Amino acid sequence: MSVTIKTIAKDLNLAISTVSKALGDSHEISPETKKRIFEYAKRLDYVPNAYAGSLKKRKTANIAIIIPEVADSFFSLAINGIESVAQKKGFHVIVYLTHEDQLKEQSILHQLKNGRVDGLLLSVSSGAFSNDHIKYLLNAKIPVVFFDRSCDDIDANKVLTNDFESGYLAAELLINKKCKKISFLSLSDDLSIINQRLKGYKKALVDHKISIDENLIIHCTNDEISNHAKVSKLFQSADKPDAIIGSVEKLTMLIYAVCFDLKVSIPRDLKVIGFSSLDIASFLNPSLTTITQPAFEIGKTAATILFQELEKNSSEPKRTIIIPSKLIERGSTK
Amino acid sequence: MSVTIKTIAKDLNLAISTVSKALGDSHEISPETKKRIFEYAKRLDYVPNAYAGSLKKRKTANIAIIIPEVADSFFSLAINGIESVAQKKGFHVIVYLTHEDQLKEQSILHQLKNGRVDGLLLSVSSGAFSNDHIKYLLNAKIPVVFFDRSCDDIDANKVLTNDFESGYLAAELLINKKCKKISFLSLSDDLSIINQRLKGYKKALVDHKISIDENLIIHCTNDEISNHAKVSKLFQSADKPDAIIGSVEKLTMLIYAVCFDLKVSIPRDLKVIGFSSLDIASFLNPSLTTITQPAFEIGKTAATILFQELEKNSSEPKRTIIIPSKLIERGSTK
DNA sequence: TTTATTTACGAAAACGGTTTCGTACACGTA
DNA sequence: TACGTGTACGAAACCGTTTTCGTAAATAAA
Repeated sequence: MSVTIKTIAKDLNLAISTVSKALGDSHEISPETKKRIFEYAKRLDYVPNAYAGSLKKRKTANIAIIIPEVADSFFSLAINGIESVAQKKGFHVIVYLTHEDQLKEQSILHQLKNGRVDGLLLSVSSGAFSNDHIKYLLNAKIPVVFFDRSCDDIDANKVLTNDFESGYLAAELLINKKCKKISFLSLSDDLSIINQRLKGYKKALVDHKISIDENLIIHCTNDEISNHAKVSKLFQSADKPDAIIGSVEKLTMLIYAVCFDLKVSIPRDLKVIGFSSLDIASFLNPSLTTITQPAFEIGKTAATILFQELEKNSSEPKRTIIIPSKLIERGSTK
Repeated sequence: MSVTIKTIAKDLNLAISTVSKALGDSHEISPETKKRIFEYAKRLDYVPNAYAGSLKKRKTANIAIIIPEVADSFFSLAINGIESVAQKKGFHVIVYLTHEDQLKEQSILHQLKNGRVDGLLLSVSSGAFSNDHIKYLLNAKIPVVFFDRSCDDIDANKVLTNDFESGYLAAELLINKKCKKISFLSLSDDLSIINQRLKGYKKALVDHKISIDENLIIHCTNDEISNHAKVSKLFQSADKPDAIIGSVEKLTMLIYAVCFDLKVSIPRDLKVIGFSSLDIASFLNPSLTTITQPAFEIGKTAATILFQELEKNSSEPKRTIIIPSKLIERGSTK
């Protein structure tokens, strides 16, 4: 079969423990013996079994990323950031997609309880369930770092962006463009980032003496067809907005799709701002004004914090790091 | 610490083996004992250690995806397809990014030799190295399924798309639009998919009695800045093309970027076709004519084949499955 | 009634490592 | 000479499972 530490021990007439120690560069083993072992191991191309040691050491060198979806510029860039750190540290990244399904999220987290990974990076899915499954993992002493989408009521490390402020700035830009009826496409009322963005939006309206019209706040779900219907209906209603904010990338693209179908002209009839990290936003028709999240950096920072926690097991106070987004004005709000 | 099979055995006054068998629903254990064990395990919320069993069983329930990058619609959709199958099968997906770096790819594959994963899905990176590191894994009896980017000289399961034909159709469409100087942006000469696409392109030119101008075939690399320079230079040269094919998504977006910078008007001055699975191709300015690969389905199929190989260890003859791409005509070739 | 067979469980080895502990030997020291 | 000390290695326990094998009791077959 495959070459193990036992193969080496037998072939070199040494004890298993000697080989193990030598490969771990222990001082207990003489330089000459070490050399013999290293060279022989190299000759046989010995690679230690990935998980044998993990039993005793309780380390797998695996971390998990749990995200709603991957076909979204924010998350794919965040994965890039995370992976860049993990690769340096020699860690392996297991990716889980929840597809915004809390039950799936629960079941995934449940499986991670017993040693599959050393820690995890979590961007929670939308949906109105409880957070027990997350607290449960924290109880099991598995380090969790939230990124982008977190749970307010859980004390853990978090890497977020300035959602409230971004919502505010987005609305304010539209207000400055003389828009009077600014719609907001929300994904889920239970997601703190969406709520923060929404609160920022509302605050901007209030500050500028524009009354908040709940009919302009559209509560989308994970059902694309029904979202499309809702937005179409809005655009055809008497309450037709003159501007709209997409709180996540998918919804922003939905706006473009509906405008295309209904021949609504952006930005003439409707100004659009989207939360998105799409690098090709400027090639869209029209180019899209975005709140661009620092996706790569959020991922990178979250991973860095996770590794810090993995290295020093002293449980330090939890941190929340905010990395600001940028408002980039383009054609859709001109 | 965490609850193990041993905890249960001790608490219920049973042997460890009895508990293990019961949890595995073995016929050796009486229904009553099983019930006791199941209920107690449930009460303690027992989750088996992920890797303890893997030692003996030589199964980890992990598979690896090795891809050049994730911020590309093809790969992120392929991940979706793979993940959808893996989740059903109860498998966990470790994602590795090579960033088109063969050395990285080699090092990743090397680590996978000893039991970290049960099998892998591979889309090779570009670069002119050897394939020894892949053969090496196959020798170690680790199932490998290539998807999208494969190695011609390795006998393994492959899930590909009709690259040659797609290259042909792309070029032919441009020829039919009366284009005379059709450029082709190649990523790497060592990548079979790119070569196939390029061959299809050349065949179409030959069939339509257009001479092949090697100056119009631009060999890009992984260096974005130098790619940008090369394409800019092409557009400003005397050899300026009237049409161009981007052989991968990133290069297609590069075309848009350069056109924007140089104020080249698409499709008036230059018609563009890109290989891409971007679902927002129709929202680009102008909307992009694409060769759309069935990314999700390729991923899904590749995963399905991998699991088939994992289930029946009989080594059946290797298959190559071709799932055709679609040419979708949009504004950039009008 | 005796002998095979089945049932239901336990003991122990094994998977591939790490780690603790024991010990033989060569030293330096009192 | 007797004693501690350090060096270099081996034996064995252990991590949490699975699996093989052994066996006592119950049941079926002769």
